[in-house]
Amino acid sequence: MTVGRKLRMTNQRRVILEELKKVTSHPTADEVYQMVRQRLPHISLGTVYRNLEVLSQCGMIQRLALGINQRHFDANIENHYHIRCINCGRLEDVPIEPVAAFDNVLRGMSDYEIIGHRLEFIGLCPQCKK
Amino acid sequence: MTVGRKLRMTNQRRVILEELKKVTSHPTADEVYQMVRQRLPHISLGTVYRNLEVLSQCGMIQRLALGINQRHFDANIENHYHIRCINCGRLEDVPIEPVAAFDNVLRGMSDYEIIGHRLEFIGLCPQCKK
DNA sequence: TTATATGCAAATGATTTGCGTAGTC
DNA sequence: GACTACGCAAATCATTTGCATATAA
Repeated sequence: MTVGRKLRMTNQRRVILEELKKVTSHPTADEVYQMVRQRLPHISLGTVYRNLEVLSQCGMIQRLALGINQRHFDANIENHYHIRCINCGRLEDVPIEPVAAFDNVLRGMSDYEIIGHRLEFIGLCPQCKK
Repeated sequence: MTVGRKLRMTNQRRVILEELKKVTSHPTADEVYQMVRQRLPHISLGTVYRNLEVLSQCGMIQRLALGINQRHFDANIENHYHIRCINCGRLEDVPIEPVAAFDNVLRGMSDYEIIGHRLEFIGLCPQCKK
């Protein structure tokens, strides 16, 4: 839907990119808005959203947590891995045993108390492969 | 905040749990609502949300995609792993090299076209450890 | 010049919450 | 009987979108 569009480097877009490059945290759209607003007090939140979208679509930044903002529930309380279709959002189990040893790799390297991990593959489901 | 509450097994709660156990898909709250509504036509969406919350808090089901419904953005477009604080939601990088070989494990085991994976550790950040 | 981008405000979609009543223990 | 849960509707929070105007190329 945004394919083949000619992008312009506006002041707002440049500043958003610059500010995002300054930090190693992973700000939310609203946090980016707060950062950018110090340099461009009249920028709107909508512009920030639109630019974050455009910039991640052309690969200049990445959007974490995928495009999905609906939560999914599972009666299977065993830890298990999932695969999500990047096109339709379908979420399925993956027949790979969770590797508990990962957690230990991180223990001792991090100040966090490690509780576990989630591994999610990203791909195209059979239907969306075309 | 929901600690020490006495839970009651209401009809609605039982049906929600039963329906969720019937499927191996990972329905959203609204999908659970549609499923349950066939047996309990007068149940409200709010009740479904409340019960999914309660059931996942006491470990009878799990909530995927964590409790976070805000997207995060990152100017670092290299694939890298993250750790999220389960208490405050903080999201940070993890100093572990991504293991591209994972993707190959799944190739050939799955009908999906594998594009990549995301690994997110879950833990308690230094501040929240207490 | 002209299509893309902006600012603003309203719309949307998911989830949460307040409140008065119903049902479980 | 006391306290948890329910149904309903309104509220909230993040995100998206319509529209008239501004601006990069």
